[in-house]
Amino acid sequence: MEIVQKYTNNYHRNMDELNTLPPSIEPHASAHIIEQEAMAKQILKNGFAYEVNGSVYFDVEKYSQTNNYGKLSGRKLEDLQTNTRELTGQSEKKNPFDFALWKKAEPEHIMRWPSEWSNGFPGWHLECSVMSTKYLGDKFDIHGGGLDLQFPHHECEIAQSKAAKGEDAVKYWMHNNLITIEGQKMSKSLGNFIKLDELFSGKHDKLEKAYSPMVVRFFILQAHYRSTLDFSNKALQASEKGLQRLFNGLETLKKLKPTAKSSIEINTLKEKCFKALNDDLNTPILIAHLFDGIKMINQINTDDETISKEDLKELQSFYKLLVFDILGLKVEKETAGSDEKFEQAVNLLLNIRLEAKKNKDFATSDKIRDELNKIGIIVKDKKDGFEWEIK
RNA sequence: GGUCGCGUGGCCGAGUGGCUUAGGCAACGGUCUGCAAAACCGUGUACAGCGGUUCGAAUCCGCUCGCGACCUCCA
Repeated sequence: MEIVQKYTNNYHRNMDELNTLPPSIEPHASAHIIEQEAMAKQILKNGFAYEVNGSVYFDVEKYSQTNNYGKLSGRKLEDLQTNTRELTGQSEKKNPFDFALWKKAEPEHIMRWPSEWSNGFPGWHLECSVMSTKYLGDKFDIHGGGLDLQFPHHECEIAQSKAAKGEDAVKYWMHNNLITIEGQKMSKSLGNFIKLDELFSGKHDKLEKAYSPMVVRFFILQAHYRSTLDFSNKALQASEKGLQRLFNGLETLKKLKPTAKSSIEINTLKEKCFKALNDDLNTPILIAHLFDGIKMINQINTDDETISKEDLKELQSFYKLLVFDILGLKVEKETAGSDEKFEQAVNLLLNIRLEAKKNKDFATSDKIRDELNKIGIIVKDKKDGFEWEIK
């Protein structure tokens, strides 16, 4: 239990760092043994399962006579039949593709609960069917998961629900694809496995530097969820710069000065963005449109375009909605930046630099800028002053 | 071996019959700047290969090559 808790806590912290909304309920399979037993019983009663030696198996062949097993993953029963390998040792199952609803525990098995069939444990697939319908209702809209779970896990969930309750529990299945690294899949055996903590700290042989959680989030959003995403230092650094550009644009958006009329059209932009979201959550397209808008914002800033007061307000709330609320990005500022005294000190230095510049003492002004740069403070000259930010 | 999917410019990554210069990063030229940075303007490079369908294909079909996921009762 202690080990489980350790990894659970770690996972929660990582999700929080990535600015992922916490789930309302995080049920545990081991806390729903009774419900799982009940569902197995129901399936048995409906004639889609059979008991052998204290174990209960789902009868896929029987189920297939009236249902389409394999409809989610596009598999056919005949293919499964011919391609399932023979397992060593005797099998109690009628068919290799049958799966366990309740499994009798071997003596060495730690997890075990009493049931009318044996001391044992529920089959893997049952927990998801049971817990999802318990908390979301007999019919719910979206069931997510990684592509690797599509078969057999989700296929079996569908079969179980149908066999127990006569209808599908899930309306839409959404499967996200997997991440590859430098063209290869991430796996322990290849030694190219990177944990989130390592990514955030940069402490990994494969990493050239640390990548902040928001960079990672933005990186992932730049690919469609159904595509594989290739992970590399180059790609992450490109995302880092891109995100910076996006956030710089948002800073500019805050300070834009409206004029009487708009030379730009913001409704078209809005429509395009929502269209992308409605098209199977196409976040890369959405982000491309957002960048088009950023360009627009920068052009307004350099007086190449104009924006009215109403449009500006509209645009500001639109970007807030899209970037922060929908894409779930957030500005990661080092706490030092918000320290008032620190801020005053930097401003003081830069004012001295400004004076040096006026006196054409560029040696001094460059020195201040370069030294600040070294500490990680980026100075940007403006027409009538300066701006700075912490890298 | 079987099933399914993928292969897009230097990199990442959208697009699925004709006109998206997708977008980001990188590169090059320019504007601005004392010089930078940022920003803006402009430029190039592309659809794995071969064949087919079509007036027209990155997009449809076939084959070949390369890569991946699943097919392991591990949740």
